[in-house]
Amino acid sequence: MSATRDRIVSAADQLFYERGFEATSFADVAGVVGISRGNFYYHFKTKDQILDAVIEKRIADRDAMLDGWVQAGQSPRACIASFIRILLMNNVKIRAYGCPVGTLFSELAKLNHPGGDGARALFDLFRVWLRRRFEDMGRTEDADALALHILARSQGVATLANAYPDEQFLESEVEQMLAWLDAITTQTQS
Amino acid sequence: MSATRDRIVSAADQLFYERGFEATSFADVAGVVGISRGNFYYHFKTKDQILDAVIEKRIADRDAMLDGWVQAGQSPRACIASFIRILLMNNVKIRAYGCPVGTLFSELAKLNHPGGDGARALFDLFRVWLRRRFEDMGRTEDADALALHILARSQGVATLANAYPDEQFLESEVEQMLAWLDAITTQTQS
DNA sequence: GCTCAATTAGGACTACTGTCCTAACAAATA
DNA sequence: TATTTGTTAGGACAGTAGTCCTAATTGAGC
Repeated sequence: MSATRDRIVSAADQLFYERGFEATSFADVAGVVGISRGNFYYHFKTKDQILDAVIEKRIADRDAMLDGWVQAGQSPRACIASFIRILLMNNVKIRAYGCPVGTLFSELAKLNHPGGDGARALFDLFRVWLRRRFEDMGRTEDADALALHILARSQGVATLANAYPDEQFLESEVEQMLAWLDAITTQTQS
Repeated sequence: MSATRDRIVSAADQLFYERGFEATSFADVAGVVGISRGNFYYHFKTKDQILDAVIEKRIADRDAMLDGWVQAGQSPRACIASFIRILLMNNVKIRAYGCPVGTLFSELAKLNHPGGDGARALFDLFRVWLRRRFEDMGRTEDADALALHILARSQGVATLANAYPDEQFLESEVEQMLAWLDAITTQTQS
């Protein structure tokens, strides 16, 4: 694993997020990294290969974050709350560029790009992780539906926050999602 | 207003929705309409002008639909319910291509494209219309927040429905949104 | 039938993209 | 030192994009 390769993936990750996949060219990434296009080709034969590497990195990053919360001994409810609060944690970038997962998926879906499956895998990562937390809370029957529900809520909030970069809106919606989580919890425990 | 121009705008509207703005070329639209690129240039000097025309058309279409519900004498609550049910009405296309408003906005936002303001105007159309309905329901204080809330919910459901083309998920989420609307209504009336 | 304006067709042009090739450079081994 | 392997640089290549120009065609009004 060369250091140059990692720098390429990191730069591509950021540019794909800020400008989109198709709008980012080989030259753009090479320019940011400070290498020639020829060197670029040595590490990645095609643009799709960079996309695959970027998606792989995003999955690994998110996976580490999610598992970190579980390993830290947080309760299932606290884990889900941490997930919801990602919106606040990344509020500046989300308001500027939207959700890294959702916007990438939407773009690749429209392009009918094979990498779209990888982007869906990113959704799956969150979906399955959330489902497990709900199951641990005792919601075994509707765990998957609940997982999809807050995934959808998060996506919508990210999109609207991008359209209306109003921090108050984002905070208000996060509070409502946390209140929803509370309601779900007491409903389960009673 | 030539008929050719209208055909161009309609074809571009559809292609921008299905493939995205940047991924759709002059030649693509001209091919669908069945005219030459030269003729194309006669009606639109730049690609941005087509985008403006498409956004204008989308705004006009949605505006007519929303006003139609109001003119039909539907109650504010029924109007909002009709808005929510758009997701069901267009469920096939939404699962295939996402939300026409949200996906266009996301793409233009990433491209830093001037047309992004027009796409935001599309959001504004729904936002202001929804706000009015909530005001008519008596929720004068939080009408705008409520409008943004179900806009966000709709966006999220559309995005997830695109990622997971499961009709049941879409129907379930619409039901929950209608239930939320009921809760809001009784809360107001009590 | 003539004229003039609106419309259409076809192609030229530049810029840029992803891809690919070849030569140079670096460093480590024998 | 000689060789080899991994890495980098720079440019060539074909394809496509948006843009623009010019000539042909159409059709209505006099």
